[in-house]
Amino acid sequence: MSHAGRLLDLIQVLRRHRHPVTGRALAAELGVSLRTLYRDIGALQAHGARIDGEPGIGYVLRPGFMLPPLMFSEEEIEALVLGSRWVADRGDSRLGVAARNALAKIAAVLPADLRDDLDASTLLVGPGQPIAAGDAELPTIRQAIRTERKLEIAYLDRYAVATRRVIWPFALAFFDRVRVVVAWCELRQSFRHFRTDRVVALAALPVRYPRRRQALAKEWRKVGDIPDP
Amino acid sequence: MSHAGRLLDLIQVLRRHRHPVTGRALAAELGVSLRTLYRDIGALQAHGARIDGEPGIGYVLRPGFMLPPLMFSEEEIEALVLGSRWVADRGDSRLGVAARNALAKIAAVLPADLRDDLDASTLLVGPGQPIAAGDAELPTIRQAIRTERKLEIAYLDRYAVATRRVIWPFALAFFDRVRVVVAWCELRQSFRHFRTDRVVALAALPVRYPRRRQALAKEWRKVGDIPDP
DNA sequence: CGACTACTGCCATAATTTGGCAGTATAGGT
DNA sequence: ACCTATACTGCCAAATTATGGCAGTAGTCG
Repeated sequence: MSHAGRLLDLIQVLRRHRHPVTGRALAAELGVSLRTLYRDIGALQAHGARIDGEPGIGYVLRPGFMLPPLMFSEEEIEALVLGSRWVADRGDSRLGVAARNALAKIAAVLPADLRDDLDASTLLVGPGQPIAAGDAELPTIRQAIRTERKLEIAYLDRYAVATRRVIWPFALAFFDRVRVVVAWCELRQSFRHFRTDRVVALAALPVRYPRRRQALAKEWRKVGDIPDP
Repeated sequence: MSHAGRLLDLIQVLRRHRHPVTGRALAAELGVSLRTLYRDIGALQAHGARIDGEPGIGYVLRPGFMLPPLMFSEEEIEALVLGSRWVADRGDSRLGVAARNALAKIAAVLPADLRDDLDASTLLVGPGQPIAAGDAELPTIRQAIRTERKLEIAYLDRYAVATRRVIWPFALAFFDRVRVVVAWCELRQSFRHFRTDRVVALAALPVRYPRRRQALAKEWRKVGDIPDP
């Protein structure tokens, strides 16, 4: 059995077993070594498969691995398509790909007649002003937000004055022309907004910031207007 | 990209393209040679994937093939949420409700941890300029587009000159401040764009227009720039 | 504590994949 | 009838890569 198809087989094997299966059993069933099995499990997880592995127990395919059939009204489909088109047009490119992928996955579980509505949707997003750069950093920033990690950035303010600071990013806002990171700034000890196209360098620190993202967001909404950095 | 995951990627790429894709395009997207792509397609087919390949045309994934992983990634969920937020903010109110409902339905089938991502998503849509009115007519217009019905409208052009005409609406564009119906105008016998806030009255006629919506849209894209009504 | 199991790093070896080329077949357009 | 675009196959040398074994860590269960 070649490596290629083995992953697909592994999924099927996991599906068959409702109860935890040990890695050793899986390895035997697939005819590979235990070491290789661990690698395969890792590969699947990296591709979005939701597999639980517990020491002393074994592996189980978590429920929710597959999308059940979904039903939407025509209007809801149009809303999803329009939203995804906007993201594809105005978000950064990674997010745009994600939007298209999400739509494709939804299409895969839609009844045939609704699937046609997806293509047929004639709601268009008007052409936007070109978006200021900063595309490369955005995935890193989003990742930092998701994992509540500190970011160290080199930043140019509106007068082109350079500063270097550590921030706690917790939100990302998409305006018509610019994108802005909302974060707590350790340098200024307050909430600040950073235009991503003025971030000239950034590094994700392996340090989690000490407060919950949601708490920061909530407090930020209360504070109101924020001075520029 | 290693061979292993590439097959899973290939499935997702195929899912994304609903129309035939050439092998060359797929190979480019995956970053492998054409020769290798043919081998990969073969490997997938050997594992039960139903992929149609026609000489001179390209490949299409036949629907009904639910090979995993078919679950949203965090990024895809963020994209869906961001898109829906934009629709809720900039679309008309009916569409906004539809966007929220669609999201709720998606949330209902998500495993618990992913559902949290949905609520916690911290991608924000910047506040937009207030959108010119015309909210009340939009659902009617969308309905007419979906069912390919003629519309009779009373319209004010940019010099406030009133006209009354019958149009064949087939698309709706959302710009930053205005919304525009794209239609064939029986009065002018050509494609026109109508700002919805300048439509002062409209009535859906019980008559289907004689051409397919998709055909109109295709031709319209070819024509290029359209004069205002 | 001990048994069992998930997981990771390292490394030499072996296997597999890869890409290029040359050639065939089929569909659609002119 | 011809041309282009595409799907598809065989072959082969080169090299990427997967593999398995071992050693070690960490978590769960009893």
